[in-house]
Amino acid sequence: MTIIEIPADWPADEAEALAVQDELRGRVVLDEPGPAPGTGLVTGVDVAYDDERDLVAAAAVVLDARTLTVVEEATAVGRVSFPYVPGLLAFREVPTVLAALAALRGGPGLVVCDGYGRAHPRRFGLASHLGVLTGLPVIGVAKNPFTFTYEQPARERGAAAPLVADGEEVGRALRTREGVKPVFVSAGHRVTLDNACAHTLHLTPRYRIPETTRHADALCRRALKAITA
DNA sequence: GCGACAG
DNA sequence: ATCTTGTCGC
Repeated sequence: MTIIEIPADWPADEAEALAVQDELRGRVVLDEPGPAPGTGLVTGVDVAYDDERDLVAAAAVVLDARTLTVVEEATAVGRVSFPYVPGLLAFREVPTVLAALAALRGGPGLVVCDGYGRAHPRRFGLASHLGVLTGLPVIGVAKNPFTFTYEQPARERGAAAPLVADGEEVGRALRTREGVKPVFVSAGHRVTLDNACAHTLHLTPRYRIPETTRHADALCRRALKAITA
């Protein structure tokens, strides 16, 4: 397998990355409802790292949104393109994730990624970044609250509490399993927050984490081991 | 100035 | 993210 190279024009430091976010943030579209939850295709994307060898493996797994069965899978391996800096996560994964999505034979439909979209220090997290670059509808489902503080949602599945920034509800702490820690949902691009939450609930009939990310997580780890070994 | 901080 | 055994619980 070929190793994806870091784009020549990729940001070299934090200042350049901030400038890129500042330029791209204006292209985010959040007034489209997005695909109807439970229909069409849903694609999960995730990455695994090998800091020792400076490698990152990305996976894109397409599911039938109605049955949640796997329709197609694709992977890509690249060089780590940026250090981990809270708020600049996208610069670390985007090149390789784009390659994995491009390796898909069919369209991805809605893309679900780890991390945040609109709920971000500068309102431009990974999900929004990926959306603007691909033009696809994207949502972000994170496992941790990042810098946000939130009220505990009611105990039942489906309960939610707002993630607020500057008086705006930028995301939601959504309980996908009764009595279990919530996940943190935000719209990335061309999807509404309400729909992002509805999609998340459709994708979690059994576990806290969406089936899409569970599949993508397992696949990128396998892909990384395959080349490491 | 220090701490916290998606993955 | 990643390093890691056993262990509690359904």
